[in-house]
Amino acid sequence: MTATFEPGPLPDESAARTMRIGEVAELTGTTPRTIRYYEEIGLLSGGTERELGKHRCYSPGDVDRIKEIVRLKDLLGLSLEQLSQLLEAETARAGIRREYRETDDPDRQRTLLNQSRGHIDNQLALVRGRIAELSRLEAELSERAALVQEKLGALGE
Amino acid sequence: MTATFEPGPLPDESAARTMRIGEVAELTGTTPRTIRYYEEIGLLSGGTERELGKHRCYSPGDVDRIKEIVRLKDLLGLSLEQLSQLLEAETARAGIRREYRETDDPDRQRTLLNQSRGHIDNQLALVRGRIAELSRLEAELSERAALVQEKLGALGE
DNA sequence: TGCTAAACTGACGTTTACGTAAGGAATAGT
DNA sequence: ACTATTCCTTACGTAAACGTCAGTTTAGCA
Repeated sequence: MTATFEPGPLPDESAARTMRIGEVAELTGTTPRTIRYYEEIGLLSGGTERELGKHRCYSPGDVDRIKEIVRLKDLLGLSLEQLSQLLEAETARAGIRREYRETDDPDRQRTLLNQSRGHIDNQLALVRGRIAELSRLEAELSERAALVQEKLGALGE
Repeated sequence: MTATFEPGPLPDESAARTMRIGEVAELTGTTPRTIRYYEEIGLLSGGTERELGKHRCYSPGDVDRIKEIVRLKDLLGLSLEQLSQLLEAETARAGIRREYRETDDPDRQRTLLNQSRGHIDNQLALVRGRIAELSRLEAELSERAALVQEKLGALGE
């Protein structure tokens, strides 16, 4: 199972070693069922087009995407529907990157990059908002801890 | 908001105006059903002892507790079971506070205060851990944003 | 005391996010 | 070509966290 990167003619990141669902599940800490489910509800593109009944195959990029999904889900506690909203962003990214590489039109490139930035900014806003809320909570807890500590000091003299 | 340790019999805070479930639900942004459910699974004490069939009644402190539950649930994305673990802490606090006010034994007081601090520290650890994870995520997103921005700069110039 | 709004207790329904089992193909190794 | 995995689809099952009746009962008030 050597993951030898063949020195292909293209320095293309998409020289994707192709994996099957079981491997992807392990790499992402999920299960095949979960991955199929995510595809079912439109969170995953279903990989490349695939004739019904044939095995799904995934790229390392897909693995990253799934990892990101799990991470955002866990950290932000979003529902998968909210996530697919937010990741309409990421969903577009694969396509955007491909098109970005394949176009020479600077205007088009600019447009694509701006989209990308917008998506990232969305995520950033969410994450920062959450951090802010948690920081407020932390401050309150700290204060309470300090109060208790103070009383302990007064007691213990 | 937090009914802090007030050793003295202050008139207002201990004058626990008693509310019924509907009012509490509105104040906490929940529903009566939710409150009953929380009681059902042991997250809420069920208020004071109550003869079956009679109306539940709540104190402002109960309102605070429910608010805290909702907040922790939303911010940390914990299950109610995990919450009741964590809030075994808070659950104890009411009793602890009462006993704290009613005892004169400094040793006992110290013990109670230490318990309180332990509970708060538990919550703090959780919150801080979550903040750390989110901060890592924020850093990664920022970096990505910067990369895109850089490319935009190279293009636009 | 009588009335009405709000609460009470079951008990079944619902959504989300998968788990699990069944029966049949596809793919890799020999 | 044969075989053992791994995967496929379909479909029903499940746990958590409530929502939603339905049929009573309680509590505040006129």
